[in-house]
Amino acid sequence: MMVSKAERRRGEIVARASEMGLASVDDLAARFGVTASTIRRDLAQLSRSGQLARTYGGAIAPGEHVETSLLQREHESFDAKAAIAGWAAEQVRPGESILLDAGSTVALLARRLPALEGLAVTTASVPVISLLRTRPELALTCLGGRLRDLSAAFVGPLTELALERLTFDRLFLGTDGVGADGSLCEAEPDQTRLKELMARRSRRIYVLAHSAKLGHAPFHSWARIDEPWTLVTDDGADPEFLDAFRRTGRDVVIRPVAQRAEA
Amino acid sequence: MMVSKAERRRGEIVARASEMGLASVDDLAARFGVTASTIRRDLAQLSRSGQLARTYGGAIAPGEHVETSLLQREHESFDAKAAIAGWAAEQVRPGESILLDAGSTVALLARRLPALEGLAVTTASVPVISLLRTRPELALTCLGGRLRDLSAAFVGPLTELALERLTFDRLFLGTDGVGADGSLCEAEPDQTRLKELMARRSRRIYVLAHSAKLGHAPFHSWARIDEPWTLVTDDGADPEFLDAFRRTGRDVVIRPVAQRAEA
DNA sequence: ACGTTGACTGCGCGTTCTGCGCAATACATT
DNA sequence: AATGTATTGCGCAGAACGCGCAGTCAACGT
Repeated sequence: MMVSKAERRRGEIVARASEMGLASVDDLAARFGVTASTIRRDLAQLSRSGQLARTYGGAIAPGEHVETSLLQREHESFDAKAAIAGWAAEQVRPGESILLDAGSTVALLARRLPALEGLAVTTASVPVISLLRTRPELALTCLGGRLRDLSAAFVGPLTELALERLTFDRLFLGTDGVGADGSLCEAEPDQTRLKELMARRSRRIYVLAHSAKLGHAPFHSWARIDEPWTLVTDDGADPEFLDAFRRTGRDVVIRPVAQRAEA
Repeated sequence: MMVSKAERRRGEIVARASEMGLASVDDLAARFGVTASTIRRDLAQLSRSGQLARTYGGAIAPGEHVETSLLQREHESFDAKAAIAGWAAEQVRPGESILLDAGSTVALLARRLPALEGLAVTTASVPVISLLRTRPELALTCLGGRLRDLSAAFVGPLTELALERLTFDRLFLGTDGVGADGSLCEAEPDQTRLKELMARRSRRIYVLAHSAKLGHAPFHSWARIDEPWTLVTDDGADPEFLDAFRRTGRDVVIRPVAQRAEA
């Protein structure tokens, strides 16, 4: 397996940038004996693959969550998600034990989680762990499991095994789609199974889903949660959907979106 | 104490940038109803105070301090650790299932792990998870547990619960100190218990400890591993210690340190 | 009440950096 | 040796940048 000169250079650029935190285009150009154009092309490629973040005149090592959020284009409906996450964060009380599912909206909730006395947080989401690991005031627990890289969360028998040893005051679920009948759409059966199990172990259940997810079914696995749960969404929600959904007897919380995002 | 409009805006910029990872100048300008110049000035100030990192056309959240401190720890005796980790990485074969402990040397091994067919990696270390989560060719499993923030790894009953459901071809342990009698020094009993359990679930066991750790006892909890294991260290190891250690019947692998260690 | 002061903002300027197309070159394969 | 692909250097138009200047706003002291 041959590595081209360019690949080796890119590797060294990454190493250099992560080591000293910053690398300038001109420095790198001089160091490797190539023109700035070549370095810029390298930086563009490395930035596309998330290994580096581009700056004006150079590059820096990205923060942990930058890679994911930058790469996955999860800025979509950011305002709606932030509004929903904000409301969810307000529900948590000191001393509680809460369970955080995977997903970008729930990750936002994790970030906005207030510093409460004796709060215990459990999750199977890697981004949530990265986000909360530096918060000394809360007790962080990870359900283990096999990594499902698409959702950056752990699933499988090990996850369920851990879950069966715990219960929670509040559960915050993410989802890929909500049906008008109150079912949750997921990419794989593993996830639906896990969500149902999580629900059984929790006293209060919230599903965080911005309005674009309501009535949306991108996949074909469905979780049915018979325990009462509250849908938290934004004010862009379709009234017809909400009518139908409310007839299932479940609560709905609607948060106004702060600003208009798109032009 | 009145906060000026500008200060509030800068605060929101920081919140926005850290939450979505990235914020563009034009977006921010439109959102706050000011010109790009003003946003640029804000960004310049926030970047000067270290709250933000400037990019071309916007700003991103800065790299985590935790990351740097971890890197600094990795820089101590870096060459020795790298040599040890390099040898350890060569031991792994395709199709194997390996278990990685916490610690900076083992994290280095994770970084250097070759791309092998069908490799399964299990760990309870957060840095290792962060390092390996983007490697699609390997199956990553996390033992859950309660986060022990000092070592950035999971410990406790949940960890042991998961461990009891798994076995491994190779186990790579880190440690805070190695006794001449072959015991391992750790900060807390939780960790010694976990290491002993890991050892019982693994066919081949390696302890990665650079020479400064040999005969060193910074704490007062000791793990006793009766299964045969191999000590991997560097050529700065004290001959007397090695003689005594070898008399316990255990193997030793000594790696030459590539470069002069410290100036 | 009024003028002063300081902070903040918008605008225009020249400069720097960037992205892209094109042609030349280096490298690997046949 | 020939061929095809990847990589590179260069030039140019456009975007983003920092900076200085002038106008605006609010707070403060006299």
